[in-house]
Amino acid sequence: MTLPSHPGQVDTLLAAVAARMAELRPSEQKVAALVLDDPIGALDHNMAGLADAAGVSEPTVMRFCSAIGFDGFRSFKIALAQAVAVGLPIAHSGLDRDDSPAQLGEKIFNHSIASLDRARRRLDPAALDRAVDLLADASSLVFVGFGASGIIAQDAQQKFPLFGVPCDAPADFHQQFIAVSMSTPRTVTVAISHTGHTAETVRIAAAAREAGGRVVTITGDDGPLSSYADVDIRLSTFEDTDMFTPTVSRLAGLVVVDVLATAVALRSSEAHLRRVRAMKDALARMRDVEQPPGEGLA
Amino acid sequence: MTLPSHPGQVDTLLAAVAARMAELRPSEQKVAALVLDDPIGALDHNMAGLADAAGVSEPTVMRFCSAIGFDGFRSFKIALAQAVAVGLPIAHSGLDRDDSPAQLGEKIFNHSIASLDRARRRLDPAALDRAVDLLADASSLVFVGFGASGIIAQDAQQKFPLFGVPCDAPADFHQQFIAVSMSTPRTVTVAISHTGHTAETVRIAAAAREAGGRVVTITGDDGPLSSYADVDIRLSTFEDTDMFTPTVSRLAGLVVVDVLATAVALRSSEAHLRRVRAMKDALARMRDVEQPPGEGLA
DNA sequence: CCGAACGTGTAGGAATACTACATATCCGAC
DNA sequence: GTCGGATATGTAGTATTCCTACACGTTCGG
Repeated sequence: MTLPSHPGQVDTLLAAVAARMAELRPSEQKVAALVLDDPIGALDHNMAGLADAAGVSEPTVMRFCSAIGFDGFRSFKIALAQAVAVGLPIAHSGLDRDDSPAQLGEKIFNHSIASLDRARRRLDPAALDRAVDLLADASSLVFVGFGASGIIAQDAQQKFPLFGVPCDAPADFHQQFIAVSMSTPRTVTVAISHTGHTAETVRIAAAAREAGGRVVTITGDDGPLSSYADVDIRLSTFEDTDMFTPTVSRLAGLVVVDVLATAVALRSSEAHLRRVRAMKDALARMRDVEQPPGEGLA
Repeated sequence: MTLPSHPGQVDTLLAAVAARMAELRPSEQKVAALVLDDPIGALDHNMAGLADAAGVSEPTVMRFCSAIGFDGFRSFKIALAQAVAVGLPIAHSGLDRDDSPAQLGEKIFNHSIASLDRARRRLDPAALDRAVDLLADASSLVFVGFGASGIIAQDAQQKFPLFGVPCDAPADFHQQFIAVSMSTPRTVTVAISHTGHTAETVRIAAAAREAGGRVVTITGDDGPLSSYADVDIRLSTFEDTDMFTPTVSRLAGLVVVDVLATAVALRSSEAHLRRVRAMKDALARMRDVEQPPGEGLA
């Protein structure tokens, strides 16, 4: 992962600022408060303007930048620009009951993007590597998950042609149990649980191991599920701070499945890839109302 | 939508640069090429450095910035910083057969984020408004879609408690037809198709209208589906340039469903929201292996 | 081959970021 | 209570970076 990363940048810039708020000098805190309160507005200011808006002097702004780990105002400003570009997580701008749908859209999109951004930064390349090794060598795959994680499993199953081996995602707990209990050493079960605690998912992973299969887990937090994993892919998204905050973890999960499927596909034979391509073309023709040559029926 | 937007910024900055490439002067093109080739590296340079790297003089860099619509090097640089922060769409950095899984992860995450970013910018607030009005007034909901769009429908159904009314998402075409054919004027069918051409989805939308129900469509492109819509939510993501490029449209679709569900939920009664909250708490306790008080069973 | 228009670099000036230093303020100790 | 030290903050000056006016090619039509 080669994103520009700055010293002291815990995760997002604003989180870093908030975290160091306490150890800042009073005047620097004024600057920090201003930045946290209106990061986008802060972008419009140069050093003098920001100093003025915060009611402090320019060197104080400078010291603020150093304090949170940048080597100058310039680099701080581009980091700030990047932070607001990916979007402010809802933690920084809560949902409000009288937000318009458009405002909600803005906030939720921002939150989703920020969440994916976080997952991207925290993703462990080595785990990804090992997972792909396992999957590419598998003779069959089983994806399991409940709730939002079940959606990810469903999605993975749709990518079956890319994986190139039989690929199942039973929704029913019993059928999941049956499927993983028939595991061979080359059966890989991908168990997905955002919490890492979901009881049923844990039991499925345990059963898969017991039957001699391999297990890849996709989790958001430490939990019992990880202990059954040959490879644990950890997705660090945001906490569900309030009940309205949508479950953004599934987005990162879906992207990880994309990555796994694509990586495995790129390892398969040219012949296989040709068949996939032919299938995709045929599917597009079959699906659409408007056929390229004739008239559509709509 | 209040994102910082700059003149001439077609969509992403790099797209704008590429688009204007032709009308640039030769020396300016050298700068453009450098920026397109290694945007992240370009960020490390100041004006002099970039001029040097491109083998031109500083004013040329300056003129380049003006030519693509910025009022100076500074504002160009923060725009560039933002462009690379959301991630470079795969169009700018194709998938390669010998990319490592980690590299693929980086690229696919970038592509997904860039895609959501694009959807965010292009989203029509008015359409969102009208869709929420319809949904909030509905007595029952039906979500339909096939393939990746089917995943979105499944996901929407999971948000049933937020919508507060019966909420169905049949996977089977016939059952979809049955469901929408029973539409009343307060039944809202949400028909999802990335292409906007999917024959079955179009027929379902038509049947819903015919039965007197309302129809919200979520589409990526112009197509017959939109013509059956009371409200059409248009999601502008990226084309599927090559067969490996994962279908990123579903991500934007999922987020839109989040927005709709959240917006509708925020309009419902306090009593209803209390019940949802209680349900969520109970679900969390039920689901997890490790109960807060006692010992877990894992 | 001449002249004009365009493209490009040179050099100097304005704005902005950064730093050394001095003053004010706060706190503990005597 | 006041004195000393340390810390916090602003003032003023310096260096860097960006921007602009101008002049020198270079190319093309006549």
